[in-house]
Amino acid sequence: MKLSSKARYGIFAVAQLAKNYGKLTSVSELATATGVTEKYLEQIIAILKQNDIVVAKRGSMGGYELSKHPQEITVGQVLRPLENNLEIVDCVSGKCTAHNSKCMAQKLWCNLYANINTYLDSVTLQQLLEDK
Amino acid sequence: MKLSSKARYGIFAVAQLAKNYGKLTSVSELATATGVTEKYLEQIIAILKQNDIVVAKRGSMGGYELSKHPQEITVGQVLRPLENNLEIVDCVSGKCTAHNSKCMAQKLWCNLYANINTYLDSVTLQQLLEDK
DNA sequence: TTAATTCCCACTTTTTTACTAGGATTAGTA
DNA sequence: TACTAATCCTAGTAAAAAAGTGGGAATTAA
Repeated sequence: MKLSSKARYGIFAVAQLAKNYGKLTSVSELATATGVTEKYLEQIIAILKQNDIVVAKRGSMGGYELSKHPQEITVGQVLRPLENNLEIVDCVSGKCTAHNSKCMAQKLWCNLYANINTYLDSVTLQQLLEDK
Repeated sequence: MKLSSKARYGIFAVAQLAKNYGKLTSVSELATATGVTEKYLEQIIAILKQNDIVVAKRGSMGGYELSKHPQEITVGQVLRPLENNLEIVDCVSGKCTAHNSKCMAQKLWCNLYANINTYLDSVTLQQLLEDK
């Protein structure tokens, strides 16, 4: 049940991008701001880009930017692509419908899953900055 | 954020013990009921014993039993010892007070942690059986 | 053309998880 | 007392996942 470093660093990164919203931020800037290596951050932010959380501008003077206003992006949206869709057990995929005997605590895991997602989707990046 | 098999199997085991509440159940019975090997279950249940979730009777005709009525044991109580206190990040230990700059999403993780624990402590083993 | 940047992908190392194994100890029963 | 069924204790191993490194191609502003 521990969050991966990918997920934690990912939150650091988007928090920084939220601060800089409106400007492009390069990976090297993110790296110095967060203390994570550039190479590792690159991989993390690539995932965020694939999932339309951030947009990139290539080439010199390029960088990354949030695809939407920090108020319109939730922590859950950021974490899911970085953390295997936040699935806590294998059998709870998406719909929470499967119901076999091997998976007897099904309902428990489904509810927990829903709980976690609901909370994480209730927090926007904007709030993350303000709450600090 | 995935639950370990130890935690999952632990829940299987206590669910079985809850069904059998009042009688002793041996590890070999638990093993056949849950499909987990005896040796692995032994280790899991040893942790539960250390944490006073179950009590053991040694020797022939021995076995395990829940230390309390299934209504008085929560899923959270079972999971915490099996899942590193359910801590989702290292810096959120117990009280949720530390607040340094490296850990900027502190409050987020604390709230998530509290959320998870509150839910899991709201479900008793009794309910787990009934909900099935 | 150069420098700063994203992009792509393969690889390695470290850590954790999951499980196996052997045998000591305890207690009921014949 | 001997046997047997059980818990208890601890070390080891194999597999999987996480975490991080590294090299270099493609893109773009100046």
